[in-house]
Amino acid sequence: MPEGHTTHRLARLHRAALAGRPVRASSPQGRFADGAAALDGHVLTGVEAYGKHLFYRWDGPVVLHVHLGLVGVFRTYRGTVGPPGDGVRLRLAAADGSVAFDLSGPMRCELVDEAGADALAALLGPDPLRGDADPEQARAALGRRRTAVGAALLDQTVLAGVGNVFRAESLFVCGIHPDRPAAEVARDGFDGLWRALRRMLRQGERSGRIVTVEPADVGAPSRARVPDGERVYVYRRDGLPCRRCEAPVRAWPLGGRRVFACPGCQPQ
DNA sequence: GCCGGATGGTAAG
DNA sequence: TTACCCTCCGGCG
Repeated sequence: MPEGHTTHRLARLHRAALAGRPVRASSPQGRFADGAAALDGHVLTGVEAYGKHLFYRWDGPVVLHVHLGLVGVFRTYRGTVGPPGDGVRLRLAAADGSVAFDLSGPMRCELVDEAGADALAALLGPDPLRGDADPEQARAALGRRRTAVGAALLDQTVLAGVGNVFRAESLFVCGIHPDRPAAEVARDGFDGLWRALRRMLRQGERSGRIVTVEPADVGAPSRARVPDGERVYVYRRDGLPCRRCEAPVRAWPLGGRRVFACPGCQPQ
């Protein structure tokens, strides 16, 4: 689930459901018992996403920092809210019991102060989903890299919020081979890449799913091993024919994770 | 039922 | 580079 579109969507949903009122916080699993106790009963004043990080601010100096990591997930319960499962690290719920958000498996769930939150944000490059993002900063960072563009896109200090799905999909729609030098792409392909990423991330934020294929390409072969309802061009489609040119999609390790590309649509 | 990978990141070697 | 953490789920018996 969790690339930048997920965190921004969660920030929006949690803000709308909980902000401005006292929140009940608990840690059924126990690993965040002290933090939950410190937050319980306080008024949530705002929720902000920055890349893959979430920051919850309260009527006090403390900030809740959440990073979902690979397997972290928030589950939403509305109406009748039952007791949380044993694995729930943190439940945030409305005091009247009408809505609850259960967090399990996060990489980080901790309380920090404002300076700590600033320090975390300072390590991040521009986030295409944020209004304050300066794409020129990302272009400059990309231009300084001596790695492949596919590796640079996963570096959160270059761009914040891009993960393995959006890396593969954005490079595909831009016709850029993942192995091309980052500096080269910063020079001649950056504008299109930034626009593609912003468009894809926005779509994911609004719908809660990753759908990157254009209607014209929908009829092509599917059966990709991606979550239900998601539809992509190359991510995890290695060995399957490209939706546009029928060439078999290839996969190889790049930047510590498998990258996917079409040899026909993304010439080296 | 068990195993392995997964939209991520860190820290040790 | 590799090991490891977190939880869930599909594939394989």
